[in-house]
Amino acid sequence: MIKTDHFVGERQALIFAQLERHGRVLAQDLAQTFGVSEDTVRRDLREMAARGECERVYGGALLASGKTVPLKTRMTEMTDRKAVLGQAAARHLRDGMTVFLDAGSTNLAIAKNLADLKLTVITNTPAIAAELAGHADVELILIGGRVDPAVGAAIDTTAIRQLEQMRPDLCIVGACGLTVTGLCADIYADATFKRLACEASTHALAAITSEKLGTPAAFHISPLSSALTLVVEENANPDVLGSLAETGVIIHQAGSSSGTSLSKQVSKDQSL
Amino acid sequence: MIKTDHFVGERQALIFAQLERHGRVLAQDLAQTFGVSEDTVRRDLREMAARGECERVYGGALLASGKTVPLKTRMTEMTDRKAVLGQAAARHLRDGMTVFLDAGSTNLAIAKNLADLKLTVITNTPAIAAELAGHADVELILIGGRVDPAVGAAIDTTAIRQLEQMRPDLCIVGACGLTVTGLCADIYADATFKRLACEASTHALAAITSEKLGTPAAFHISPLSSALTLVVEENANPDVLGSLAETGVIIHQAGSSSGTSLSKQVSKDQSL
DNA sequence: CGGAGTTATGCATGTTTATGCACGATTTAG
DNA sequence: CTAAATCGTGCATAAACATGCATAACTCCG
Repeated sequence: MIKTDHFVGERQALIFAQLERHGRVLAQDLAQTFGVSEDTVRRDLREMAARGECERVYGGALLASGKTVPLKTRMTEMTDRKAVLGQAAARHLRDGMTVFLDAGSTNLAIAKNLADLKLTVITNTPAIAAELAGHADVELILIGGRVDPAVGAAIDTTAIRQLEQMRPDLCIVGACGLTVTGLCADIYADATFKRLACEASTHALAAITSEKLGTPAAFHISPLSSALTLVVEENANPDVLGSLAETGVIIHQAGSSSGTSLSKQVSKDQSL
Repeated sequence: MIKTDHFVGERQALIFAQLERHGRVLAQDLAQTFGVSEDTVRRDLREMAARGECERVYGGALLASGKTVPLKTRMTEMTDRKAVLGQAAARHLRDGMTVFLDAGSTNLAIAKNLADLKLTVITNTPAIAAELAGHADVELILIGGRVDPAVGAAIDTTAIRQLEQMRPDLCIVGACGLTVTGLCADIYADATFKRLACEASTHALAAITSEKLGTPAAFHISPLSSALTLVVEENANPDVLGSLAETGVIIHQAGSSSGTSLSKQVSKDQSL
């Protein structure tokens, strides 16, 4: 019986770590995660509550009131423009999604702002993969091939062949330019790869800094359509946005409100 | 009674080394590893705990709370040592070579010390790929697949299939342990991948920190032979080196004269 | 060489701990 | 108010544990 995957204390430490990150835990999830019965998890939570590490609630437990540290830390870190854009883009992700993360510094910012989403992330970009490799909640799929030095990602035929085996829910595509004719990139092979990635995905999303807005680039990636969502900065030119909107593309301006979703039960949120 | 494979203090030192590396040990594993009863292991752990070297828990022991983040702390602590090792390993590279760089923090150090060599580097490790992506002289080939979170690299069947298409001149393999029976690793799938990588390559090289020297790990990678070069630290145990040398493996001790790695004898010629 | 003392180890014993299961009580949702 | 989910408690069991004892190997000393 007894498969000591974790010592008791270790398990409780991991539970606490998850509490710190998510603010709450579900007994059922924990039982499944650690491969033990819910009884055992409840016992852990009871002990931790007695120690003052958490507050028990029906269905699981909440982080003991006294520290919303992770939220603060996150906010202070978000001073960069790209980080804001990344945070906005991350709002379009949901637990369980499979996402292709294309090359690009903006997409790297998105990767850094995934917070605690449970995602399957596919990427052809070493820098992004390295960023996500330590992420506990992310199932990471690496696309191989020769790394194009100019792009910093694998975009050759090997990469394309591997990409063709995937059907992501969302393609977060990097772009060097955006006009009413569509997304575009500076390098031919890169544009080709991005186009294929978009076509393989159910939906596409591009985070566009204001410099790129309305700026053309040499090679076409994809036209604007209702299958594409643009995430733009708060200071984006309204005129350009207006003409883009006529194409049917979905535009999400960072800083404006957006759909929120909190899942599951556990009515008591610590949103005090 | 029977043969004394290890003296008591020796065994406890090895246990401590394993604690330093993994942060935790299982009584059962240790008993099996050293070929002694669990009672003996428990006695060891009890003594070590009394000495303050570890903290006993049900099922085994944890590293005494002195450094709870073995991964990050170790990275910063050992950076210098690994850099030296990395430079020594880099001496075995020549312009034009095709090298497979396996996962592991030591190999990451090697990647950082490639200097200006014109190489083709194949890797399955995002962190290493990210390090080399900006390197102008390096042709970088990424091996794709699911990134195993424990290993931090792609080692699944997709990765293996891609690896099989390559014939590197040199496989720089990471290892968790090294004894006279050969290189070994802690994770089965990882060991399998490493073995295949070695077999695909003309020659193999492993940079071994002194903690790993003579330390076993659960899964075998490859035996010692003349097709394998070991790069070890300056303070490596001469006795262990001596017994290793008898297998015909090539040993290069960092800090000693040069890359002239002569097989059969590893003298302790640190007299320089 | 040989016997006494020491040490390391394994085995047998009884104890403690961790965990899952059963069952009744409690809470939540509709 | 009812049904379903979750909870707490007591119990059973197996693993891990400490202890005492016996034995083998090694050391010391005459």
